[in-house]
Amino acid sequence: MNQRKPTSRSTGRVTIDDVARHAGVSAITVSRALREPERVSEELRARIERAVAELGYVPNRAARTLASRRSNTVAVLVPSLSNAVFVDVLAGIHEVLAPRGYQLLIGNTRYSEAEEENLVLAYLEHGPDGVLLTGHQQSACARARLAASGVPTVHMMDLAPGSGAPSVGFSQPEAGYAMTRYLLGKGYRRIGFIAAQLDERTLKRREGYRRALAEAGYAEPYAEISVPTATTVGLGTELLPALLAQDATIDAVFCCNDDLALGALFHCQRHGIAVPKRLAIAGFNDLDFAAWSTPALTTIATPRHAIGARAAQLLLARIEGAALPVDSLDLGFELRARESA
Amino acid sequence: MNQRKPTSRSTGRVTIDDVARHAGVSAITVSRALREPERVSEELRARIERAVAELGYVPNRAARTLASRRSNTVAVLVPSLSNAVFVDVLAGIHEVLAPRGYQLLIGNTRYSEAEEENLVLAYLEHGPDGVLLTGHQQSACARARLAASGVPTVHMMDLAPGSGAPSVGFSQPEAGYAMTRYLLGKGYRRIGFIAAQLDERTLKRREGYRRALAEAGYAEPYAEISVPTATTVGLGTELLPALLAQDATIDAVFCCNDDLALGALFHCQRHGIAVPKRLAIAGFNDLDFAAWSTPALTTIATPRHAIGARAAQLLLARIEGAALPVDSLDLGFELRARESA
DNA sequence: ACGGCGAATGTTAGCGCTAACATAGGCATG
DNA sequence: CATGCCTATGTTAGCGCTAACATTCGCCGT
Repeated sequence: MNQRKPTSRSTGRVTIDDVARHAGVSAITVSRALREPERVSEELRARIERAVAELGYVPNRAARTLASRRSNTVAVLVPSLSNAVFVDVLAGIHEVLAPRGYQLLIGNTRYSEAEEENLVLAYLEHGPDGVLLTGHQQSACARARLAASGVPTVHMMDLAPGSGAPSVGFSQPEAGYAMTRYLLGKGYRRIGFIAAQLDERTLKRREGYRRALAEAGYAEPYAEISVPTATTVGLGTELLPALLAQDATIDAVFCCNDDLALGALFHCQRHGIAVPKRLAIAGFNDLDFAAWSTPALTTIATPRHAIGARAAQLLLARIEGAALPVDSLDLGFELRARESA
Repeated sequence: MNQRKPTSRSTGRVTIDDVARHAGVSAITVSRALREPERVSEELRARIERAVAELGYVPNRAARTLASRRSNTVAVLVPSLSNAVFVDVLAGIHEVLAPRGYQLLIGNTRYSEAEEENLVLAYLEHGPDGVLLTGHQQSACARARLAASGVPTVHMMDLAPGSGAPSVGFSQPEAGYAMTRYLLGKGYRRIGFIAAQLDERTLKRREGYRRALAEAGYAEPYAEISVPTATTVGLGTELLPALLAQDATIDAVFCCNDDLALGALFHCQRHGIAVPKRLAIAGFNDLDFAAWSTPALTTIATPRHAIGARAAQLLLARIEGAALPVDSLDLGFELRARESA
């Protein structure tokens, strides 16, 4: 007889015991057949697989996680999904982690430290094997919890050498600096700056912009507009005229991202402002459309996909307990000189 | 003495028993203080909260799920995150489900039935309380598993009245039809169609386009280009010239989405094709940039956010066991007549 | 023929939490 | 003042699975 246990479980769901009984083996053999098939004889494996199929058995992840003390899960926190940048980062992460059997817990912090904290607390309940964070501005509480949990963590996008926090990204200030230097080198004399969202990355880019201008001998105030609202193309169409109203002499504008730049470009097209002749426009990120707009957008290409992939690899190494020397992995950026500047 | 159990658990992690011992109460009281604070006296609650804070206790979700047979989780499957449409849908879902304490399991099927099937299998292991799917083209296996699991399911984006599958969305063919009719009404005589990705929604829009042309007395072949590759702005800049090469007489082009339309617009700008004078361009979705391009894009506004929100509400109702009459919720669409057509 | 060894399978004992029932004590009721 | 009831808390028994430690059996060398 196949009956090993008196009856099936009270719950309606098919459990591993049901499968075991059906196949005439013990539960642990089913468990092994599912997770490490090579450890079970061919004959039993076939019988078990048939039983699984016949009963429509679906393993219970909660039970598995609880018993094995391993969730096979990695939590990823990004500030936005509307921003293509982070979607690319996620794709890179997925590419590395999915084949290794990790499931992603994707959390959208909406650029809010408080939401991020909530997500950290919530995801820590899953006992993730690792956590991937965007940037370095976590709340003290989130930081403390993460540290206390002992879960390996890697930060993405920005660098923070010497902080002890392993990170993969590129230098945001350097990128802002590089673009401003490029514009100066091109002969533009009055370079404006448009920023939205004002997250840490944007602020760092602005820092680079300011440093470049200061080094070039320009005195403050610079022609800047920074608003904390979310970035959209529409906002770009508003911010550029606002900047021009504030200072009609600017001959170039550095937008903290491509969406704003596209909005600015649309504004120019509509109002007959020649780009780059009368006004040069520079963006940031090199999104899909940047290469195709008319004129094509001069921008900074950021290694988003690679950041995700390398961060995931680093995390994997930490999960597997590697002793890790390197703490900040700089993936650099590339200035794409195109038509708009 | 506070010692109720001989020792703490073998694992390093702080458990509910540790908290209970620390606070001098039983584990179930801690459990209640955490989940239904009003059921615990103020004094104990305070003591327990202090213990939780002092020990840095983080509940174990796997154990909770296993014991309560409730995951408080909803799985959402979308075909893409690069497509702003689905990101908006997700936002709508989040808005409804987050306040109700549900955690989202976001899965990206990458427009692949096979990947979708994998995700369904994987997410079913979590014992989700509900599942939100995009479209109606699930694999037979995925469909069977979902049905067998008994988990409430709601489909988003398309309608499928009479299919028995509850869905929230709008009629894709009608939308394609409406835009084509509009263009015909505007006096355009030779209307082309550009499509990429060729997922079910795109194909249905094309269906509507064809029906409108057929009704208007046009005979096939129509001026169509459909490619299965992923939609990008760059692709739009390629497909439009390809279409024009195929048939130079077209005076309007209906792009199956706004990204393609933007690419088409960029192509026209670059090559001095007057829009809409020489060539009208219509898009689909009314993404952020559509209202701001120059000329502004005529397109179909789709209720993405509302679809997510309403689908989540419907799912909630089903999770709570409501007997549900309505099976297809049509949220409609709106044609935004702007400058490009 | 025998001990020993490795491969295949099984038994036991939880993982950390909560449902369900049990209990203790306070309070109003007639 | 006994009764019943309600509130606050506790006890017990799993949820479904797997780690760790048996056990069994065949096969090897000597």
